[in-house]
Amino acid sequence: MNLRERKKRRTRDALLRAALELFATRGYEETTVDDIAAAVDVSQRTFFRYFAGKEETAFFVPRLAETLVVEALRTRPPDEVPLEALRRAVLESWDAINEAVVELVPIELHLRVYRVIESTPALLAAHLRRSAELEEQLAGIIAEREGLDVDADPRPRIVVALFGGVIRVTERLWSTGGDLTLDGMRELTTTYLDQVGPALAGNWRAEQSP
Amino acid sequence: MNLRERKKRRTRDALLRAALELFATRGYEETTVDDIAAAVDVSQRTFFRYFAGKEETAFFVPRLAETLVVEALRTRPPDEVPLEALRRAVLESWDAINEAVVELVPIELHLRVYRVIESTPALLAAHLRRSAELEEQLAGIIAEREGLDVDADPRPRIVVALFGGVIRVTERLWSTGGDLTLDGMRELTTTYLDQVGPALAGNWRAEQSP
DNA sequence: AGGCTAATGACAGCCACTGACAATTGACAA
DNA sequence: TTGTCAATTGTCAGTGGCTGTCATTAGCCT
Repeated sequence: MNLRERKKRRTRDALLRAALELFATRGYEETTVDDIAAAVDVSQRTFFRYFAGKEETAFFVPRLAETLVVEALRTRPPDEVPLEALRRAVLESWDAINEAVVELVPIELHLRVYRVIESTPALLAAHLRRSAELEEQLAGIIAEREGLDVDADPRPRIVVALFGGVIRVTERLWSTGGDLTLDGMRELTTTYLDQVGPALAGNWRAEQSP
Repeated sequence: MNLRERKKRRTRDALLRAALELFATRGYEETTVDDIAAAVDVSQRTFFRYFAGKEETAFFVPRLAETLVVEALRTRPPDEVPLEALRRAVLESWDAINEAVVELVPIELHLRVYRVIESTPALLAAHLRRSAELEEQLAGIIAEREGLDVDADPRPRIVVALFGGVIRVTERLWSTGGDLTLDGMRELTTTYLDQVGPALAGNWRAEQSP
């Protein structure tokens, strides 16, 4: 990698970190693109040559994570049942995610940004849309594993939708809760996934009384 | 309702219809607020006095629908099991929705706008965020019906998340498919909801072979 | 060293949206 | 009916995100 490319990567990383740092401290809406550019001492125009928009900086790390989850699902043993494959793919990709993220951004900063995403309407909306796209991908992989046509058989999209729903509920709880560790997330996720059966089961009240 | 109020409602309705008409024909991104204001012959500033933003016009009808669904769930007989209550609330509120919408906007226009929402990234994102908020409300109602604390017991949020996932998959299929009738939607929804059990069931492949 | 190409900055402009102030128009009492 | 008050609207100016254009700079390669 020659000087030119090294310089480019340095500028991009600097912009990324400056942006996330500002988002985490000052808030997303309160940070202007000019602020970010100024923090790295480049022109605003240059910022837009590295990122398609302010939003893209906020989702740089999540995008990485998604890639790894997709990859993890693709390499799951084909004998696993769909829900099981999804569960394990997610749970086991977190270590890889963690590793990849640290290269780019202090993990603690990412966590703070994650809370900003969940609490900023514009970012939450973008996050949900991205999740929907991820789910579409995952459904495709599941269908392939099972030898099905995604458009003919509704089950792949349904499981993934169910799974995604649980993940999102979990994410929100985790991001607003106190325990911001990886293991905390893992634990929450397994607990919640185990609730899918009971939640669908007919009468909750009947189960409560002995 | 005096002249002043009548005039206001007329302006708002005109803006709303003009906006939706433009979105449906020209596309959302391609229509500017100035276009909408010009179509009704008011200033751009006036548009923003009636709607918080361009987006709000696109979601005016969906907002109405959401209100009616929430209401429908609230009046469901308390002996129904959660998933059943949700299903019936949604299926049975469509008539009421249909009725309320026609007052405001030709139903055919609404359907065209709905497709624009699903196919415009910015609007899809907003739509998903609104859905998440709706789900939070529904979870609260379910918890109340069952005498539970939403934050202590995960099941209300889980069922609603599952349910919402299925609805969204259905919506997308419906909006891109050919049959844009109410009954088509109803039928698709019931079919898909009936797939939740099978989709969660362990081994799809085993079930396929006799 | 010098020409080539990619990266950057400076500038102008579009669009969504907001605050401020003045002009207009309906409401209501005298 | 008219005059006053309050609500509605238009105009203007400004901010922030984002894009196109063009000249300048800086690394690359022979």
